[in-house]
Amino acid sequence: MGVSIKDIAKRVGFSVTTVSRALNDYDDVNAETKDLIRRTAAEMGYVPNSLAQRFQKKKTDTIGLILPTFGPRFSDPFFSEFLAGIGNKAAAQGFDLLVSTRSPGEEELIAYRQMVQGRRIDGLVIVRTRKHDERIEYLRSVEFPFVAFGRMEGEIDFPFVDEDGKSGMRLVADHLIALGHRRIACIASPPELMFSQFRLDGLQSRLDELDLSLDPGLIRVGDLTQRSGYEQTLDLLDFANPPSAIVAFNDLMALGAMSAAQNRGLTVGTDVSITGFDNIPIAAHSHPPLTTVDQPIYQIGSMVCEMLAQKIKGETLERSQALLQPELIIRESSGKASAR
Amino acid sequence: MGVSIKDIAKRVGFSVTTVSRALNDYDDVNAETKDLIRRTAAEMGYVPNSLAQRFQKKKTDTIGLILPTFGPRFSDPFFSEFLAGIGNKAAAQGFDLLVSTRSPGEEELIAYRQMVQGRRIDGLVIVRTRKHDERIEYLRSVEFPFVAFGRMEGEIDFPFVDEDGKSGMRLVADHLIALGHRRIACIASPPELMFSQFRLDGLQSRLDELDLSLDPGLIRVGDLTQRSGYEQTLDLLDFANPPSAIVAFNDLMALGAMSAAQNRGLTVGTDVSITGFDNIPIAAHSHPPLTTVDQPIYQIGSMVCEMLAQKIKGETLERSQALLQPELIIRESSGKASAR
DNA sequence: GTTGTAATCCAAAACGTTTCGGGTTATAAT
DNA sequence: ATTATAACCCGAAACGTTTTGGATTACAAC
Repeated sequence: MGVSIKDIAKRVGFSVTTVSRALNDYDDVNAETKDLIRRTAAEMGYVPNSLAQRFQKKKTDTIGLILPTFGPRFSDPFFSEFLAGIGNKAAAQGFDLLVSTRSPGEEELIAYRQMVQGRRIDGLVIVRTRKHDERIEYLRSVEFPFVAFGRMEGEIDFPFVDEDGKSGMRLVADHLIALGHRRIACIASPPELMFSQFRLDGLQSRLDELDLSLDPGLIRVGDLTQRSGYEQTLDLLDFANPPSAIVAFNDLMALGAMSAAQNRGLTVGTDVSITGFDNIPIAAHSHPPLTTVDQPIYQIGSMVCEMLAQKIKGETLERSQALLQPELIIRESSGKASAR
Repeated sequence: MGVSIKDIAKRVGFSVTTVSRALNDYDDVNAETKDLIRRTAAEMGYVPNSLAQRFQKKKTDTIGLILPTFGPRFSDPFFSEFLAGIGNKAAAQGFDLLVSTRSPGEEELIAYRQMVQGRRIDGLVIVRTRKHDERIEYLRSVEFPFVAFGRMEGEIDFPFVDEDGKSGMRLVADHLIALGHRRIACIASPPELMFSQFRLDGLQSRLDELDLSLDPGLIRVGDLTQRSGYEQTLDLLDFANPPSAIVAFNDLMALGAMSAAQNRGLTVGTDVSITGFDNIPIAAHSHPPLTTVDQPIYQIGSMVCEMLAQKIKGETLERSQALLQPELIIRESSGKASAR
């Protein structure tokens, strides 16, 4: 059915070798011949069979991405933006993007193994590094190229892009303190995620420095969904002595927190201040607009993909570990502490 | 590096043919031999080279999905949930998922062609059918298997899953009218999208039936983002005689509309009613919770993928066109019309 | 002793491409 | 007239798997 190189060879009267070399722009082919072959190929509607090419070259020109999902109703704007960043860069670099969705655990590692050992991809993107990250252990053990969004602590050395969550949270702490807040709660993210550590550390260290240590009772843990932000906030507001500010570890939870506060009749930004982290597009158009730490997710996806492409091509990375400095976006969800 | 079938053959002293047939569970291989071969394969850590397999079988066991993105900051919870639905089902059926992101237009069709003609995939998922849909025309012209999320009008026949947007909007209309609303505005979606047509038709037809025809000046068009919902709503509220209810064609725009109304000092649900469409998870936890039409996006993704898998395997679809009936989720963003 | 049949096995081809290791011819240099 | 060089071309192998079309053996039935 499809036109093959052999068909072209027959038509133009040259060998398949020459046709192949012409199409791949080798310089040991006469210019006229090259022209003829290319024209003929175009005429005949030739498209290389990538299956055959990949098999021959032992390269898939494909990178993999396995999104960690919690539960079936997975709906995180964070990931769709990250995906777009990777996807567009991958396309620009001539790579396909193979995507899988798995919840962390046994199954997840199987998916990694399938992709890697089945030689389906040339490299992998890892998102949301974890404290004890089997994925990274595995990939390192088989020496498979990968780049992570997120760091790990300690000596383990691998290429990554990350944002400095500690600094980010210190900015948040400073901001809230400057507004007069003293009783500050936080809705943290699951502690096994590396970024949770950094963000918590940032918040705590800054408060400690100012002798305002974080009340352990005011540290809640959510699962990064809006729902959990909502529920944790209701809990926090039920305290006899509720916090005047709530620091959520991502925007989705912050949005949930705002709804909860509003449903309790509070005005966000005056009665209670709420901050997020990520600066997803929705944050700018919430009511009130959300004070948050910007994380250039699209750009990070793009960087990760570019680094991975370089690794795959065997180029040495000029900079294999990028730590971006965060920026605090002050909007209206945070305001002066009220004397309630 | 990798263990091949040839290595196993050498080790066990059988031919590659027999090894291949043993591993593929053919019944013309002695049970003991089969056992031996399989044990040896496992011992040696054999994993079939999928590149070679695919090349040989002329099948990729991969389905493609090209997400239409508008602009780089693409962040739509709708798509991440749809992706999860497809991804999980694909994995269950043994298919890989190849994802690309392109904005509609010239480039987009090139991406389709690359996937199809480069034989990178066995089938395609199409999202958000359009009035004049080149993608579908192309795929039909080359007889490539695909299943769409969304219908088209007229005689064109292809497999799809869709929700009955017309009925959905009629439910919304009924609901608002029952609440006493007479001056109803809408923030529609781009008219080239098929679902825009159905939804607008539903709204208009129901209002017409009740002699409450939709004022053309109250029909705005957004681009499905929160931002556009926000902006269109500000415009609408500036009218001398503003609407008492605003029907947004998706949840994201509805959320933007709520922010706009709130920033104008209005209470959503009493001063002005706002409805959405999709029922993305965020909608349940917004403030106030959003009245919307439920669309089981995850399940639709799953169905689409399953149908496509059947098509690829050459099975005949028992039902190749599914039109789901919508359900109205009444929450607090809609309430009695006030006499402002 | 022939024939039939079932149970095992295998050599070789095939898939479409790239690449290796040349070969041939024409022209320039000696 | 020989040799060197450059320009152009090609046959055949290779990649790892599946499949085609038998081959061989053992045993039962006649």
